[in-house]
Amino acid sequence: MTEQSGVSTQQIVERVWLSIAERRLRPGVQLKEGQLATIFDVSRARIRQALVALERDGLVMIIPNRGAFVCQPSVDEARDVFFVRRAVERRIVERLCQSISKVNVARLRTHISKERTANTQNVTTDIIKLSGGFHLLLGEVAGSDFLFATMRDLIARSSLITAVYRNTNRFNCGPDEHAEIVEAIARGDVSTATKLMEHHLEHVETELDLSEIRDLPHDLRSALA
Amino acid sequence: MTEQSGVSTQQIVERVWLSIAERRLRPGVQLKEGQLATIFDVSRARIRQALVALERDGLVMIIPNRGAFVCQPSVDEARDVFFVRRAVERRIVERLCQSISKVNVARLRTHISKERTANTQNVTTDIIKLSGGFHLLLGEVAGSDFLFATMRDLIARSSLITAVYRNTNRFNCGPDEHAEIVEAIARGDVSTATKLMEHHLEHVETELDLSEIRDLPHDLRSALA
DNA sequence: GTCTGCATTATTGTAGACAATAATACCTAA
DNA sequence: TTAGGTATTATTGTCTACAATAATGCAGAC
Repeated sequence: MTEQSGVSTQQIVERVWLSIAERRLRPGVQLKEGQLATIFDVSRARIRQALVALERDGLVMIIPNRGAFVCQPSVDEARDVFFVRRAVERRIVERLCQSISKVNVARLRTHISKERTANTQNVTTDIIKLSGGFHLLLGEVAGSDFLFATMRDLIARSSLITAVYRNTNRFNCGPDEHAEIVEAIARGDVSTATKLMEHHLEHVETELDLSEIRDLPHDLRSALA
Repeated sequence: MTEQSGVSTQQIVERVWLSIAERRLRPGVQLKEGQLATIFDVSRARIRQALVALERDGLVMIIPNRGAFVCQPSVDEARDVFFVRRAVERRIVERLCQSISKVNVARLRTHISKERTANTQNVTTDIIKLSGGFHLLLGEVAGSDFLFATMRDLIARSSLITAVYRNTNRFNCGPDEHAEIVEAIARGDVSTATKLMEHHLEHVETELDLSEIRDLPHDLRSALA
């Protein structure tokens, strides 16, 4: 390493990811390699790696010979993300009800308490990270690395969707609903836990503005609206 | 392009993917960049891209400063892949029962006929591609690009798992079970269709040798066994 | 005879330079 | 004045060379 640059690929990914989730980077804007390389003071090669990783998470879209752009997920895609989440997370909850260790229950409860403090202190960055982190943790304690990776992918896409389509000021996915789910799991109450999870995800989805009208704009129309 | 090399990144991915699915590349073997660059007569840069893509599909594992290795999915991961598949594909079938166009039913039937001919002619390459392709097609006709991408990911991982853990000579995922599912969907028979799909996936999974004993070997132990 | 430390070799990681492509501005002609 | 074509600019794609790291082999000491 000739230069021993300060930021790793992972750090670049995190920074961009957060900027998108916080709506500082709007969908459709181009992420130019040279620009990013200057900002982060690294070579373009590393930026390219970061962009590929971001594409993998569904946050940016790479068009050959054109460049990388922040994704504008369509309404259909947004719906399908939640479609898959309902399918998967329901079964995760099911599995956890059947067998969860006390240690993991404690981990979930600890996480929720963190969510609560972040909410009361109103730290946007933490709220975003932790609310998604709860579902991520569910995947982590429920199974293998693959399940965790799957959840990671789904959460990343959900974050983008939330950033694009949310119409309220408050971030959804509050800690109270999470707490209910955890307690149902701790009791081993399968039917309640699964119902709560499905309702929770439906709740999150319905809070978004997924009216079909917003499906048209891809880059130009949104500017003209 | 100074050299205008003959093979694209995508082609490299396909070739490696097939080699893994056909068990010509065994789990654990290292895919050295220089070696592959020589074989495909392209620069290492392009090989790196291909390897990143293969990692994204869960077929190879990239260890920093070490290299890329063909994945040896653990038994737990294998189980979770089918866990997610059961969750997602059940709901896909559900959705298709509620609304599927005649055109798409025809596409599914056409695909199955292709599967049958490949099976009678016993062309291994085609059998592998088509049997996975059926599930892929289900994802395609059921929803958005995201759903298709999700299924693509799951099928790729399943292929590797099948390659690693199958103990019979025959490839599972036969066209007969597929046909039954399609006909149930065409009738709009939700309960039958979903049951068939769940049984089909369970069937595929149970045909594998997922006994816990094989969970230990990661590279060395398997050689000593 | 075996273990530890060092030198060598091989492989990956990174950067920088160059080529190709797409977008833009400008100029000319109708 | 506008349409079309051309030249320029900017951005991405690729390759090659070099640096850093990990693995390997070898030698020497205990």
